[in-house]
Amino acid sequence: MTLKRVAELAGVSIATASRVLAGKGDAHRISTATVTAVKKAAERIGFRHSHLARSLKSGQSALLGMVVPDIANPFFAAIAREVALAAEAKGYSVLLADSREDDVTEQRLVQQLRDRHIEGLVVCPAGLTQDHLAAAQDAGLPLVVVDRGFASGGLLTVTSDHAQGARALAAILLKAGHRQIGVLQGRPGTLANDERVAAFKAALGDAGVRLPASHVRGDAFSEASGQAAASALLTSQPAITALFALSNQIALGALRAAAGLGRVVPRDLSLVTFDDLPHADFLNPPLTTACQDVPTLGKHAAELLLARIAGAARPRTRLQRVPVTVIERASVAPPLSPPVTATRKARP
Amino acid sequence: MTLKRVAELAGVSIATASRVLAGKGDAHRISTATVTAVKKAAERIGFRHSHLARSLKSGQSALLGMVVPDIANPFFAAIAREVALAAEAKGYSVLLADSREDDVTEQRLVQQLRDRHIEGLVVCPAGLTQDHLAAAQDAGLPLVVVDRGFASGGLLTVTSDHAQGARALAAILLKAGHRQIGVLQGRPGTLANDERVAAFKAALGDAGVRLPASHVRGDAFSEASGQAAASALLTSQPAITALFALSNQIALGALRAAAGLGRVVPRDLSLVTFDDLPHADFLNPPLTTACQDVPTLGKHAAELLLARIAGAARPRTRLQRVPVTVIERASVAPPLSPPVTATRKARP
DNA sequence: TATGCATGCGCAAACGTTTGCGCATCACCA
DNA sequence: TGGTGATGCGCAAACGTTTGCGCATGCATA
Repeated sequence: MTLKRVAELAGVSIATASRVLAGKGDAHRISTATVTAVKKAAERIGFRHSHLARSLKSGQSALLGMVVPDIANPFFAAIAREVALAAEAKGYSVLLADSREDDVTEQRLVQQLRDRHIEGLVVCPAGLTQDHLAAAQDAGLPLVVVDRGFASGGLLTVTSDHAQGARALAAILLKAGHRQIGVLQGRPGTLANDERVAAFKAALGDAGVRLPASHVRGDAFSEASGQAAASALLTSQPAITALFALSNQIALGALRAAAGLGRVVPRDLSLVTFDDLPHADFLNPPLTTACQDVPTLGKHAAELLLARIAGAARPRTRLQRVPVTVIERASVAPPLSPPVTATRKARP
Repeated sequence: MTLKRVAELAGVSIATASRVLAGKGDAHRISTATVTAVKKAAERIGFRHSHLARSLKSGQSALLGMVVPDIANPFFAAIAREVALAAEAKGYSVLLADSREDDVTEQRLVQQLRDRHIEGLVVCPAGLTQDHLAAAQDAGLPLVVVDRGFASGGLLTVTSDHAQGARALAAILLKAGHRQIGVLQGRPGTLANDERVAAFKAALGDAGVRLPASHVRGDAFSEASGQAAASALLTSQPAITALFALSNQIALGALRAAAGLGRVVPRDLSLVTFDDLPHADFLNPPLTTACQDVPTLGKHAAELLLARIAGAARPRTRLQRVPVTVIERASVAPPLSPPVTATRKARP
């Protein structure tokens, strides 16, 4: 199954076989007879190029790296899908790595991928550190970060228009009459989190509604964090009538917390969130959400990366924004007045 | 960044540098002084082995292939996650490919992965053909198929205990009093589909309830197929009081169809399904389901594959079963009697 | 002074390609 | 007959490793 065997079978040199199979027969004035002989020989033994040897020689691996915090999360899975599809269309294969939301693991994985001679990398960073990514980029590796990005630094990033979504959600809550509003945030320090919180706060501020720091809770984009934060917030600040959950996972956690506290959404508590769930319309209650365009996010990132690999210049704008779509469902209602007091469950 | 440079810097031969960096210093009686010199040199220029060259020489790529019909589907994503994690733990990387539920694409992808010298492959087949997989296995490629498998043939398969789940779901419907039951199947010919349908039918039969062929509809594990099948079935057989959807996607389609026909679940129509949705308990209605243990499915497959690569013998049983857990929720109620007539929507 | 045996390391082939350069062969023209 | 220009193809190096074999050197033993 090597070129050598093909060459022997066709009675030509390895060089000739290589050129024929690379379709460079004409350019090298190989006779038609030889060309067909080689092709026939290759066909006969089912010859397939060794990608390994080819890569070693050419320096091009036709490999893309992709690292996500959790591939089982439909959000990242959807991004991975677009990357895989785009890659395959251009003859690339993709190496998938799951960082388990851990910075250190991510660094290791990135290094591992670089050792594999990937030609480009798309990454959804798990943490707040971008040094390993900057280093990779400085070393000449085309790289684009998706979704979670960094406020500063030079990393090319495609992410949603968080501010737009947050402002729209704020407007919805304000319009419904809410004035005591809580925020269940994700991981502070991440671009997505900070932009959403800032824009939300600003939008409230514009309407003369304050968002005290004590009304912002949570520390991760996870269901557990959402539940804990919502529980704590609703218990300590029972006057709160509406919650902004920064992700679908967080929203689910909030739903559980609300259920635990005996508050019915949306009657006793309004809830808006970022990120759509696959079948949010069948959720109970259906959530009003700023829905990110995940496929576009992934597609855009993949295309950007492929273009850079192909030699395209860096786009002018470091942060590429993808619009979000706000979908109003049934999780927002006017606040009860006077605000209900949270029913506390006494533990026996 | 090559061994050569390290060797030059340390003033030794490439061979010595290679042996030191491979940790074979002792075995080859390299002096401590040389060892440290080499290590220092490697450190200094940040040397990293070229996986490419190493693979070419050794014939081991430390690469696993994985092909799924749709990585954006949480089900496959969860499997992919386990494979990625298990692979990484053993120093393997995984090449991800998405077949878009297309047989032909899958064949191409498998070939592509083989060209990359993968050492093992886990695949969720998209279609009914297993020739390309059998060929790969015959060529000596360790291979395990997950979830969707084949009733015959020699492919090592890890899949759920479909029959167990289907029987349990049948029992639930029967116990609730249903006698007119419809089945929304997935892709006929696939192991999962056929086993579920057969076991379900058998369980009904044991209770003296017939399942005529006309009550079995659908042709794919997709929401679209589910909706179309449910719509057709409920329209043509309005006496049906309960539906068995063969997957979560199909169930969602059924929900939409029921909504379109004005039938309320579970009052006017009971629904049970296979596969859990990530947050099925917040679904409206919460679905009674035979929940597959997806992580175990993936983990088991990955471990089996890795073991085979490491030289372990084929397990005795070709079809490895993972138990399913039946979760009763609120989508099943006793049938209305007399059975409601489906409200038909006249299209203007 | 030979012989033997550790000790410490290097030579070079091999993995399967790609590719720059050059060498035959032949027809044709002067 | 000698020169010229196509035409058709092969040699061998290179990509970065790993590894079997063998070669020095030094020291102890006979």
